[in-house]
Amino acid sequence: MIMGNVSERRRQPPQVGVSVVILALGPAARADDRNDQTRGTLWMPLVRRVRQPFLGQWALPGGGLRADHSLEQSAYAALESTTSLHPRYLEQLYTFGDPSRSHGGLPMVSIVYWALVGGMDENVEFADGDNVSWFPVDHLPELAFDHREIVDYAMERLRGKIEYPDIVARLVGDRFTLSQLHDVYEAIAEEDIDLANFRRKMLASGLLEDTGDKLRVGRNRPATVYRYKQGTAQPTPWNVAESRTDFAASDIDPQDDALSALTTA
Amino acid sequence: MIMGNVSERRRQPPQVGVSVVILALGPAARADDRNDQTRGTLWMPLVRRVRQPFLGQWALPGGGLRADHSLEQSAYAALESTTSLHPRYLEQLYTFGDPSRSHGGLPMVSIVYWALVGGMDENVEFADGDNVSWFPVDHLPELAFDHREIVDYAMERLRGKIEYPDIVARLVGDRFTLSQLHDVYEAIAEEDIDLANFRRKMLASGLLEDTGDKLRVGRNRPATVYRYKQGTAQPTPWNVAESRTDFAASDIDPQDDALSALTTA
DNA sequence: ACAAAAGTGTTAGGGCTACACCCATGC
DNA sequence: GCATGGGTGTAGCCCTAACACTTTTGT
Repeated sequence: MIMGNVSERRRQPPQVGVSVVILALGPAARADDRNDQTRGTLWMPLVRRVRQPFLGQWALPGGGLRADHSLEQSAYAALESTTSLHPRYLEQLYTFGDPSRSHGGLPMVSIVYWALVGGMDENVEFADGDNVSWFPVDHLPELAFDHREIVDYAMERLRGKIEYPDIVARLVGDRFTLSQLHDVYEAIAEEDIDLANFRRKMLASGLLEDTGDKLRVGRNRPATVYRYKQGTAQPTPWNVAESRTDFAASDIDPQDDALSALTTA
Repeated sequence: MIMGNVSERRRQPPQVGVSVVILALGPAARADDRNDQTRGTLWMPLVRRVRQPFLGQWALPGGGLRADHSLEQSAYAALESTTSLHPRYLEQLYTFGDPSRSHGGLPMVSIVYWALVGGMDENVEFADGDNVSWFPVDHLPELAFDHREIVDYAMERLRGKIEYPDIVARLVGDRFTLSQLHDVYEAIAEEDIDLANFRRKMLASGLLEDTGDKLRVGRNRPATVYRYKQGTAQPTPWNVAESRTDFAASDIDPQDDALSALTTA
């Protein structure tokens, strides 16, 4: 721990950390929410702070940055420490470093990542752990530091990226009906999307593949189950982090990538 | 959030720095380029390294990060140290932090910014300073570290953002003809754009304003001079994230903008 | 038969592209 | 007049929104 008075602290090189905004598609908001729509919503896990400042408040999962780890690896480690789910997508979001955000603590630079994990259709429990709890993104508690702004920014980015099909592919399961996919889009966009047109657009994109299976949800007509075609994920500059074909970590050393080994599980 | 094990050497926190990719619209590439097109190109300044590693090679302008400065302020300082031009746009690009990129030096995290400065139509000289020189982006020398990939990434992002009109507004001068604006778009996109359609699209966007003036370039029909309407610059997600504290806010509000006051010189 | 969700057809409009065409100016 | 760049018109294409419609299932 670095000690010293305030002016000494200000001259210190800033501490560097990684935080992660983790998103998963889940059921519609809780029962105590009088909103009766059936549309699914996005959920995210938060951790309760166990020290000052902001002791007891909820915050984004995060951790320190080890000099011998890539940024992605550090982000992955932070993710793993809060949830057992494996990320389908991991991308650098933004780096925050204003002096004001440390609120009297040490000056801090946070490299924020953005992760998508599998959701409800795999009946994975959103297990609330020791100091971890899941919240619907539209009903978050008060957050520590400037984490609220960070979350808002992450959601903006997600909506901006909805057009990239591989992003959505990470939120849904491997196999899904068009209605389910449609629900995901609506959950992200937070607006109604014509199902008929959506269906055509998706099928016309040539990215989907009929699995041959059918899925009957209620007592209604069964829906055909699709999957994304292999190799669909185009390496946009963004999914760099995952695709490994891109420059972020890639060009430098695609070989020793612990992440990809872990995520293929 | 920071929990490094200080005793272990490899776990020491990395050094944090800021680098800047500075772009300006300039004349077509040099005479020794047998490419005879008249289309303007983008230029950027590089600094020659005066210490190891990569001593003598060209590198992106950069500097350390002071704990009492915002990231933008640090980027701005790095920019100022290499060129007297003032940025019309400054945006965070990406943060690089892989252990391998230091090439034997200290572990280094670089927060890279992206700056656009005014160009040729203001007959600003691309003054080559002591250890500073301007290069066309498509004819860069060998760069130190992984800076080449950083530049490539910056160019990708620029092309991806060409649709945001305020980005282009920062590259052209305050006043311009549609042909000049068209040239900028072609320089960025590196492909031909139908001038007739471009004109209509621009005018239809409602972002341009007729200044009433005309400009005659050769002996031809004079072209009407436009400017971007005030308040056109929509807060992209990026400078939103920034706008809370720092001078980047001035980027958004052209009114009390110290920068624009300086650039009109 | 009926309800509910899956899935199809159809039409109108907007935007974009390609390219033909007119306008103003200096020589 | 004629060359040159400024500026306009227009027809076709494709994509999309809107919404009516048919199909398949369980009850």
